[in-house]
Amino acid sequence: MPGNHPARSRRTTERKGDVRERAILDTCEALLAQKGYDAMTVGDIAQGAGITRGALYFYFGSKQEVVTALVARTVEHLWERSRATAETDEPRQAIAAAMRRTVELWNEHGLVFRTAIDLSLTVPEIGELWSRTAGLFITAITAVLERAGIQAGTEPEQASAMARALCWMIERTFYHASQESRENLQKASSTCEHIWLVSAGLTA
Amino acid sequence: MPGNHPARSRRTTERKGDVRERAILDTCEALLAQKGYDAMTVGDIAQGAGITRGALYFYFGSKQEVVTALVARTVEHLWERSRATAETDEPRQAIAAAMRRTVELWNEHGLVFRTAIDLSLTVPEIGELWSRTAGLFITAITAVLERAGIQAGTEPEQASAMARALCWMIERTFYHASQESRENLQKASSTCEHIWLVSAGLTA
DNA sequence: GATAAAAATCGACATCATGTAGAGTTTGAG
DNA sequence: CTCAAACTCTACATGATGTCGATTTTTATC
Repeated sequence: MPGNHPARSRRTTERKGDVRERAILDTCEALLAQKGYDAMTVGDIAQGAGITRGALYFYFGSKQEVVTALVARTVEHLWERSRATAETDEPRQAIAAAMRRTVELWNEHGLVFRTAIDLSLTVPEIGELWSRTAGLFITAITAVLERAGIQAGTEPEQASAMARALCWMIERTFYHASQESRENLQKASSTCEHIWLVSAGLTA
Repeated sequence: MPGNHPARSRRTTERKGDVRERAILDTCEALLAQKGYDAMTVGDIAQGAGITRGALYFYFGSKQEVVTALVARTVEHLWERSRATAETDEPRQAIAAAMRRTVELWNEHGLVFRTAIDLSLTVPEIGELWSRTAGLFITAITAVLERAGIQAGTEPEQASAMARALCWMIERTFYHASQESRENLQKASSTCEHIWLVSAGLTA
């Protein structure tokens, strides 16, 4: 390992607590799938992570904070992926690519997305996180619509408002479909893509 | 009072309990607006209705049952209104009428609709209620699309699947807009109507 | 209007999850 | 080795839920 100065960051790190923290989040995700948010108790999470309730409160101040951290972790992953995506100029390709990416994301993280949506109202931090995420999508959809010739602007029949409605359509459709099966998610995606295309005036 | 046979139904009725039950539901609705579902406690509801917790449990088995009853009451009203609606043959008119009616419903009952949606996942009865309501909408939208010339069927680009996606678009868009203001709800409605029209191939 | 059954109400209790506090143990840098 | 920070635990306080049995009020009927 030549020239391997740990410098200042990247120390011996990986404190024991970091492992625990990850274990807590992982357990939380698993339990969310098994019993759902309400049924899942702080004791359950602690037990699953191999510690006691008291120890868990050292890491997180409440059940809500745990879930918020889980959502943050997942959503951050989504943001990175979004940034890394190459933009296409041709609207039809851009739409197809976006839908493909969205299906992947929901296949991987559907559970966390759904709980994020469910808790958006009651947990402000999660609401903020999800709202920001939706904002990214809306911006992206708006851009595609404009490039396809839809008039820019925020009036009801202009790009921005349409993008918002399309975003909610996709969110909700995926929310339901991802609860059922991958096939349904794929089909739902096709339907959404079709409506998006038609709305952009790109009828084949 | 000549010939006034109360017959069998329509008795002296209106038991005291019926009044209380309504008071409980009304209080619940008010509290839902004030503090939201989580913050609202069974004690709060009882107090608002002028009884003690113990008495409330004579009427409803749990907080969830109270809210379920509230949702049922509201949704039943919606169903009646739907049945009573005259059907139009001309798709454009049918769409405009449907959106107008939907705006009215959300203006009146937006709060209850939103809580119904929020609790659909955790309270199965409410989920069932809301899912049936969505079903009505989807059926209606499907009919309009088919009359407008969209191919019938459940494949991704056929009427049934499109109707489902459009229904979720409207639900989610109204969910958000109804939290903001009547103006926004009206604008959101215009946008949804436009996308619906375009999807039906009825571009002006 | 007296009366008995049904309807409605109450206060006390048991339970359970949450979050807090403080004491004790492990870990790692110097 | 030693001390401080990181970590963990048990015990406790709180607050909401839901249950129970006793008691009072309504209501239908004679």
